[in-house]
Amino acid sequence: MVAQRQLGGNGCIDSQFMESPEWSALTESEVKILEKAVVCRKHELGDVIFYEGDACHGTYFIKSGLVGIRKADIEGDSTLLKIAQPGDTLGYRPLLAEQNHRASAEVLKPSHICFINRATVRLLMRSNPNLGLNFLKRAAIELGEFEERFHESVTLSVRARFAHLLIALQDKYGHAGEDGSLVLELPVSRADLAAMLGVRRESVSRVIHELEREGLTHFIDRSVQVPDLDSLIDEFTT
Amino acid sequence: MVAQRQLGGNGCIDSQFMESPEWSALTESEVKILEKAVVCRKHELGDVIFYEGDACHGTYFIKSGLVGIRKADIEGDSTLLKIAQPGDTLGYRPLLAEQNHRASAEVLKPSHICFINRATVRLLMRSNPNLGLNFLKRAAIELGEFEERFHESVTLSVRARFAHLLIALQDKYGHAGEDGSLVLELPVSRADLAAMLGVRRESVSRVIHELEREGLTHFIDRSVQVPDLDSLIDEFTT
DNA sequence: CGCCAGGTTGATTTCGCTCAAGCAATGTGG
DNA sequence: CCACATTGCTTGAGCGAAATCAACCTGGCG
Repeated sequence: MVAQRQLGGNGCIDSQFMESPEWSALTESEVKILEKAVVCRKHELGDVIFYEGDACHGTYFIKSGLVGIRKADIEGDSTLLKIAQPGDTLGYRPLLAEQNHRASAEVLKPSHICFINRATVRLLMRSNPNLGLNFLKRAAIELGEFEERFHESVTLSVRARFAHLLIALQDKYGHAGEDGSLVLELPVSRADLAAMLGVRRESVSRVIHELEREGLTHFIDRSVQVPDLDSLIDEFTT
Repeated sequence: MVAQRQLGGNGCIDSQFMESPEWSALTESEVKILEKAVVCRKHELGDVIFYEGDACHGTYFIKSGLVGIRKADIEGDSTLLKIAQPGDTLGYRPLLAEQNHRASAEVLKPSHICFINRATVRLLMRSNPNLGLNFLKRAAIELGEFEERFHESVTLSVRARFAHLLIALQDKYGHAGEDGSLVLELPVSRADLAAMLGVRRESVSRVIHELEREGLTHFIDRSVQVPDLDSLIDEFTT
């Protein structure tokens, strides 16, 4: 791992951190405890923050960049469980479940990441129940998302799931184009889009080709123009 | 819904309840609050406790019986997300995520179920942080299970997933047979086994037929004898 | 320049689905 | 007590979506 070490504290616990849905619960005195414990680093593309099977030593707050959470199978293929963005906290699940990591975290874009060790997280959770409740809500929402995702993976076609993925990426990576139509800036490669759906890269290629031919989308590298959002939504609601 | 109304309190909050991993956190005074609010009922096979899309009014503690959590698609096929047993608490996820129910709960075996309304759950969570932490751990564990299940559904064959399902059911429904080999008493029909994997009943039939032919399992109605556990485990680890 | 990573396209195969029939056990009403 | 639904499950034939295998294109870079 090529990572540049930095001192703890020094401004990491800033407004971005305090505005995150989980850590916003902290009081000033708790922030002081946290500032002593936190360790921040810069990570380059390709760095691995933790591996599947590793013991969980704490949580990681992403200040900037992009991190992919992957699960590999025996043949070396991997599925991309989620992509974590600035403001997200990583690794809280195994910490709270008292398990080892069950997926690995790999840097997709150069990132600035703050590590909070397990003892400190536990300490803060004990001192401030709201912190726990915030993580509880987060876990409950993510659990719902994975129940949904499991259900989709066994009931919908690749085409429908791809359409749904595009719609889901809209919130975080979409903006209005010049003519008012939706434009997405995909954060990942085709291979990783495939890994998010749990399908082969070739299948994604073919689906994109289909959607292009039918005029439902307009792909240029990693940016997608969607002329008519509704017809894309129809793909997985009918 | 054919359900027989009973009074609250009256012994529902017994040792079984207090030994559950979540509610064991409660103090005596909190139990008294709970006893006033809880409403217990008997439910017959086929009763529906709540439907997908319903607002979540509270949680359900299962004292006896068996309840299936289902998610239906447009064509009317359903997947079985989980089967809830005595000691399990149902519906905590949508309550904590502040969402509507995203699956329905259907009684698989005549059940005795205690309802705890939302306001009471919230009250207890605020007064006792450990209750929240217990649910947090539960949610974190379930989240891990669904991440795993999603990954499996897109990487493994029906055969491998079925083998894994049998192994997973071992904990709760397995016991040693006369000759020491493992015997499972499946709690659900073939159709529901299929729904747990998200495949057709026919596919399950065929896989069972295969496993029988190869001597890996011996099915008699809902009981399965497994002569060699390891060779079954090999099915999804290689 | 050659090489490699990321992506596309085509030919072929395969796994699981669809559709359809059939069977055994259980129930039900005339 | 028999005719006949109904439920749960199995089996077979054919089909189709996605995987696999393989070639090839493009642009960036040492």
